[in-house]
Amino acid sequence: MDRQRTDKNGETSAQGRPTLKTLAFMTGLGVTTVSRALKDAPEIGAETRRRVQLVAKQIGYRPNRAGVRLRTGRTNVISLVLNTDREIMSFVSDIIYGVSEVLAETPYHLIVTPYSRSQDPMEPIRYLVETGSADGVIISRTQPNDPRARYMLEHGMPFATHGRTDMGLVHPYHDFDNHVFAMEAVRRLASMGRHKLALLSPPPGLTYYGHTLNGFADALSEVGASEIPFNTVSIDHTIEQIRTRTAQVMRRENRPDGFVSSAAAATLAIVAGIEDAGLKLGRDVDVVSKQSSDLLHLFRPELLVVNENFRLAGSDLARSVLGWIGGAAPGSLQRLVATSEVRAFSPPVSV
Amino acid sequence: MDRQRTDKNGETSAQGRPTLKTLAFMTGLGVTTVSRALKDAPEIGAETRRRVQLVAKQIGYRPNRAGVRLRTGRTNVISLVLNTDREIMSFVSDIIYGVSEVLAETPYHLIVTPYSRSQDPMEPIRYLVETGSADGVIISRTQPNDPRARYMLEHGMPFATHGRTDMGLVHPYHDFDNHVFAMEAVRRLASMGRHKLALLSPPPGLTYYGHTLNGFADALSEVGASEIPFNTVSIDHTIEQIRTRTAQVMRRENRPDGFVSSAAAATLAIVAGIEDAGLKLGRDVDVVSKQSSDLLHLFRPELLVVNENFRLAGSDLARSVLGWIGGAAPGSLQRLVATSEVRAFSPPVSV
DNA sequence: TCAATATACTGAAACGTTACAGATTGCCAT
DNA sequence: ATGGCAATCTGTAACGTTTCAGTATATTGA
Repeated sequence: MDRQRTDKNGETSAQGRPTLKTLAFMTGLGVTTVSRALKDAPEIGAETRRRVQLVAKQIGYRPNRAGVRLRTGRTNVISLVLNTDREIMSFVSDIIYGVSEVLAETPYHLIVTPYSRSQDPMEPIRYLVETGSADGVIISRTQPNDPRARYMLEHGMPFATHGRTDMGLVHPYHDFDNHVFAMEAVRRLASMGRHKLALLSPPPGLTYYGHTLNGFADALSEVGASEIPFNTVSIDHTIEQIRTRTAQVMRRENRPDGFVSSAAAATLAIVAGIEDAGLKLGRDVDVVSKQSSDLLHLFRPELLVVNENFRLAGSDLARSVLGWIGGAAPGSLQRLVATSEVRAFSPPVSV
Repeated sequence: MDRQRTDKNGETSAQGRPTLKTLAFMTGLGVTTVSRALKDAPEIGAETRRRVQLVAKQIGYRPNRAGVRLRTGRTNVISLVLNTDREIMSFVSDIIYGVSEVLAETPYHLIVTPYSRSQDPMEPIRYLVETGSADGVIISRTQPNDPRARYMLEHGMPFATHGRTDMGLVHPYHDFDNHVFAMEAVRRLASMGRHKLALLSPPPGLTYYGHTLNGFADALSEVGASEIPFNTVSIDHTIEQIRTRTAQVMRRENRPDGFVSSAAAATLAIVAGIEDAGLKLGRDVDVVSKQSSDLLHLFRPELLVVNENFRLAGSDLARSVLGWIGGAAPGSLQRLVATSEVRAFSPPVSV
């Protein structure tokens, strides 16, 4: 009764997307020829090529991803591997936006592969490599000796890291120069007469923890300032933990007169702790903080800030992975972004 | 010279993941039997079924996604469609985390499909539907008459919206009750003696703009307060725009003594504007704001807050889409979350 | 003129999966 | 014995793509 599609796609095929077979039928060519014509293969006549491409555009042909993937193993997917409970908020969306921005111009899709606190960070990586679910991977929370990077290198999976490793292995990365950040922060505080400084560091274990610590220490000795230990908390701790810890240290006799903070949210907690102790920002103590969006100056104009652009990081990481997939040398896809200068609040123009 | 793989997978297959063929060879069964055994088909003997599943687990068999997708059309992908330049930061990451949390327990992958200001919001939707790149879609920035929802409904693509529509069409959604939020906010301000209120609304066009406005208006008349127009800005405007606009209105003779703000970042700008005008929060004016993380009280303890849980929204939306894909009635997958009460700052326990 | 060669195209096979339409076996009722 | 039937299992084809190994046809060199 039902005489829908008489031949195997091509002629009638009332519904469904066009395939190579459809194009082959329409142009009167073979499927093989169409396939090659679409990718500008040299052994296809110039006119045929143009004709095929024209028809393809006309009817809106899009290669079937599953077909390509099954045949070639290429997935046209980049995976962003994220810790679902530790990553700081704005951080993540900015990176995603940056990555998306780059991938939008390509056939690549972005998949987000999460892992939670309870899991081994290696698990998602192993999954991606073993199942071949992505052509490239972006990871963050990079460690000096990062088993994920080593594993992917061993298994030939292109990737890029947010932050450097320190294993003598070469791979693409994007990193913010936290050494310089910490140095500039200390110098600035010193120039304001602050010489007893505390550092709210990144979580120990991550590569940029070391960079930050070293920069902090180097600048301390350079300007002749001293450190007030504040290493029982890091920016991975909760707002409450940082706040109470700050209040404690500010109530001590030998309290810091300056803070360097590696994250904006943590800075809110530091300031709250300072004020809990009855002290005043700008008078008793100054704070230099990194931030990823311009909100800290709204919070307290006395804060000193350094901006880190995560959206840039995202697009950079995406470009690096694509570059590696495309055959570029991984060593040529490394970027260390310079720290912008420490900024004080400048009041809005029209008041 | 090179005698790597003697037969077509199965026996030797030195490298590569196991496939159904591998399993078939190992168990001595046919590929078809193995396939059915793995999905608990009734026409497979109980013992065979157990045996196949055991071997599959042993060698870590994972179905090839491309194979399944090509054959069945099922992609095992959920797409989250995001505006890349308008969405507020923390918002997005929380939703992604919530979605991930749910999808992690399933074979589904999460792909992020971006669109930017310059593009038609319909474009990514059309792409997803036409190319069949996802089994389900999650959208935000929902409008009362939302062409995306209508289109997906027409084309049989399961989806869930963050926020409701108002077209008489039934589909899954997750929404925060912004009507109640606005009412409670106004009531709270009124109870503090604030009777000249301004509303920083969501962007006009989105459904919850209307909900918020109505709630605001309803409560105004209930408590006998009046509105100070503040509708030249919305939470989609920049921090600077909101700030200067707030400062302007606060300098007028008939200035508001209370604000209701639909977003935390915008609230920072409102407070800054208030202070630019030389006025003081808690004395001259009070502000009730929504927030998605507990940061506003650090900013100014005088602020009154209502929490909206975007992570919950994400997991709820994911569950809804999966439910629809799984055959549940879309009408049964709608959730309106109650507004939690307006909270004032309560100082930390140990000081 | 004939073979050699380049040019432009093509069919068949394969990637891994599932659906369809059998095939084989044993068992029971007749 | 024979047909019928349920219980298990199996081969083939197809999804859309690319690659391999060709096949025609025209062009060249001697």
